[in-house]
Amino acid sequence: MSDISPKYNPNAIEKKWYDYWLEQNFFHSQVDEREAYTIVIPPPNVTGVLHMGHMLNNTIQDVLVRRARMEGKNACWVPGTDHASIATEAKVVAKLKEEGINKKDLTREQFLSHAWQWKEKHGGIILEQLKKLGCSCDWDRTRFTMEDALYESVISVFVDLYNKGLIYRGVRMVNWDPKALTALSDEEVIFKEQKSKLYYLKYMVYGSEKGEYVVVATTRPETIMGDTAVCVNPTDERYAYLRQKQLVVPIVGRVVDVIFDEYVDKEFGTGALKITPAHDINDYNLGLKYRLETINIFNDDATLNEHGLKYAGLDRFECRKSIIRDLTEAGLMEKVEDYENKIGCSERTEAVIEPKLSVQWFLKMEQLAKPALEVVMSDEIKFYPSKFKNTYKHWMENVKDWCISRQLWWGQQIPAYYLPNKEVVVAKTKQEAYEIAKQKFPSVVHSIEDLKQDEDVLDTWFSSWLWPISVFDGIRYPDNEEIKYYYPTNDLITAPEIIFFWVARMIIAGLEYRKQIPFKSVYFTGIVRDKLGRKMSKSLGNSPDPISLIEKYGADGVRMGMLMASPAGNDLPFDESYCEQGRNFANKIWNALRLVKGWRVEELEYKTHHTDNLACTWIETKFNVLLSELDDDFSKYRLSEAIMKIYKFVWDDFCSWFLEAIKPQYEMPIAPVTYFRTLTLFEKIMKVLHPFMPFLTEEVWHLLRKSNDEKTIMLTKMPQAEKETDKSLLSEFALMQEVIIAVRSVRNENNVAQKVQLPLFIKGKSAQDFCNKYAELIGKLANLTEVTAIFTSRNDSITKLIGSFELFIPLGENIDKEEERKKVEQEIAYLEGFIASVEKKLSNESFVAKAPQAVVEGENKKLADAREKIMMLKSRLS
RNA sequence: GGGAGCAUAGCUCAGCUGGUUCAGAGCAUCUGCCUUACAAGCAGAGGGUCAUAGGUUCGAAUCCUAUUGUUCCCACCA
Repeated sequence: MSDISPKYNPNAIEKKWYDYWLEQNFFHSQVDEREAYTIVIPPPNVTGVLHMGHMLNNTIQDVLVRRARMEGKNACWVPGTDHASIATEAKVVAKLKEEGINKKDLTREQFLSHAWQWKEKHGGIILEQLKKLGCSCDWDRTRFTMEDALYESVISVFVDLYNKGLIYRGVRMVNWDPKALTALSDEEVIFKEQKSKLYYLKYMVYGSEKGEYVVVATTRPETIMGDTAVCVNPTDERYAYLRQKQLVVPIVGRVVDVIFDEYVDKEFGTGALKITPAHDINDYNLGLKYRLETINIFNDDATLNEHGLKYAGLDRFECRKSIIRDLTEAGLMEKVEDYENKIGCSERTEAVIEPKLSVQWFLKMEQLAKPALEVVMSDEIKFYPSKFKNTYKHWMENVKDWCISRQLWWGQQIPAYYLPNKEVVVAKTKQEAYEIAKQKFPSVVHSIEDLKQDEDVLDTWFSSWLWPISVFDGIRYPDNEEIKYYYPTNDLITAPEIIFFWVARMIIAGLEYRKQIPFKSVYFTGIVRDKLGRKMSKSLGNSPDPISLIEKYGADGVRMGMLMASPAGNDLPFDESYCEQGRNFANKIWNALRLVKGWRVEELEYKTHHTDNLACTWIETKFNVLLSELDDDFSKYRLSEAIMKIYKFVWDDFCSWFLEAIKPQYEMPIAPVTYFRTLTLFEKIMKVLHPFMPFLTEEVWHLLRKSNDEKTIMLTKMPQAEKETDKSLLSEFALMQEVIIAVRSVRNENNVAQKVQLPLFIKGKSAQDFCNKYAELIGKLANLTEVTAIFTSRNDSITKLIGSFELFIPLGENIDKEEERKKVEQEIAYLEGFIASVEKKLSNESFVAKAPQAVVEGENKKLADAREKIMMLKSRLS
């Protein structure tokens, strides 16, 4: 025992075992005859670092994978990273800028080579961090969304969908990120509440001699350069006079028509709306309807272009300031109001989105979405918690076409080739495209050089949506053994934020390319928040560094801490004290090991066999109950409940009751049979705990028995619950515990030290049997000289009522009789109140008539019990 | 503007198809204890009109309605 430290030191132990697991290749999975259990990791950004959300998410995955593995399944957890097109490109651009290199001065090839260098340098840090957390991923299978096989898969899917007529190219109003200089999908736009102003501008009536004007409210006065109409509601009397009239756009001087459309809300602003078809989606639609001219006033970086008149070259926000000044000076600004509205911002760069007309590639979603909605609504794919079905349904039913092109270089380049005659050919390779082009346009295409590939790349999610298939190469080789074996995967663990980005689209892709769902269950984790309820984020700087947490509390401690506080779908209000609790738990187990390993095992003639057997049988029964509860919790993905149950079992049942019950007296040995049963149970506990705390349990498991010929706990069999439990033993034991607690409590209340031995007398119907069985154990755990059944009350004692027993603890002169009397009287008063309420219930005729028999009987029993207790107490008083 | 969820002890949450698991758990708090596994500990104890108001019912934390507060999702009101 002396060679085991009293404090558990996780750091060295965790490294030792992780290296061992890797070296032994325990995480590796390959196709065999067992049932497969598969999880694909939500691939983190290749250049990202681990944050608290990853910790939670990956801990959950590891728990599920490790448990499945121990249940005898062929568990396969596929790790990998995502190329994260826009985020990574932004980082590379920033880094090049620091070095004085401008992206514009590089060729595509040069830029990509920088990007790959960056990836090689920073990529995969996050995977190394996952190893510190203990994740049992099959590292041999590590994938990257830009590696050749996956790149090819993406391209072939694009070509296929194009050929099916589901991908088209079109001019649309898209969300333009002027910082990243690319289009974004609707999902990548985040709306932020912002305090802004509503400007009321005067539009003079053209040719009016009286100086009539119309006031138009706008939040974006700088867009007047693109105004090509003013719109009012046709039923609006105020503006009826404008029919056949035209208005003059202030400053710009352009004369524009007035159009009349129901779209305009009469109540809002002045009821007159300026129409800028190039820079607002609604205006664009009105523009189409009324065939208005579309004037684009912005460059790609949202500075004003040649249509910006004297403001050309200014940034849009600078321009706004100038134009407000000029309007005010010209007397064309009627008033300015404070206004709150929501502004779309880029998820990645946070730049304010500019609606922009451009040519983009789109995927038609409506037809693809239908079956994907169906499998979730019918619970073929189960969502935990199920409330996310609603969210999913709503999105799927209103799904819009997906803008899949991005004006970036880091990503899969769109396999579309333009011919000199502006025709486009889509094919997997340039060569193939050339062949097709030659066929279709023999007069136009003379050499392969005549083909020019689209400059754009595909949205990152256009590769992530294939992830569960492409990691097994199921796109390129749909009939390969691995995809057939590992797909569909079992559980997907992810954040609700990406339900549309990723979850929905994977389901679509799965059904389209495998005719099968990609996973059976989706577990949505919550958001990790700080104490103040704020989301943990880099920009707020409120996120602890996960690796230092691991160093401080051990990976096991951190894992425990995160799981205890986070039911599926609930946010996790993170606090380091959770990790502390986890660490303390690890230490508790460690010390239980020290205790057990310190015992001398020897067969001796001594009287504790009966008690030992009782305690062992009890804890084994309790453990069996725990096992079936865990099965239930896991089937519902209630991991925090499961870990809490193990925690309580270990701390209270195993350590506080069981080990104390069988602990030999000082310097005394323990019987071999008891020792054996203890070690066996201890091992089983380590097994059920292993998925949660892999390192500690491996270490303890190895130390428990020297002659263990198995190599690792992680490949042992998970203990199975037996169907039968001896319920009467459990309730009897619980009664015994109450007796012990009562004695301890009497000590506490009367300041009698634990060391002082006391006698205990028990009066009651079956007191004699009870004492025969439990006297020794009670004596040991409550430090008593004797535990004896009696038939007449004693008046030299403190008394307690436990179940149908009356306990007498003689404290000699220590008894404060007045105090005792008061307590008894209080209890009588309480019981009398209780009896009154039950009697009232029972005298209610409709209760007796309508309530089920069992409930009425229960009430009657309560009444009888309470009356009996009062009798006892009253006899005490006298 | 539309929709969904939540509201139970100081904190984080259980509480399934209304009734013996019915008011619970962990943490925190308080009171004793450095007792030879563990002070990262041991023993004991105190905390709640189950958001508010109605309703259904013999009976409501649980079902219904409204209100308030709160979180999230969706949506093109300038």
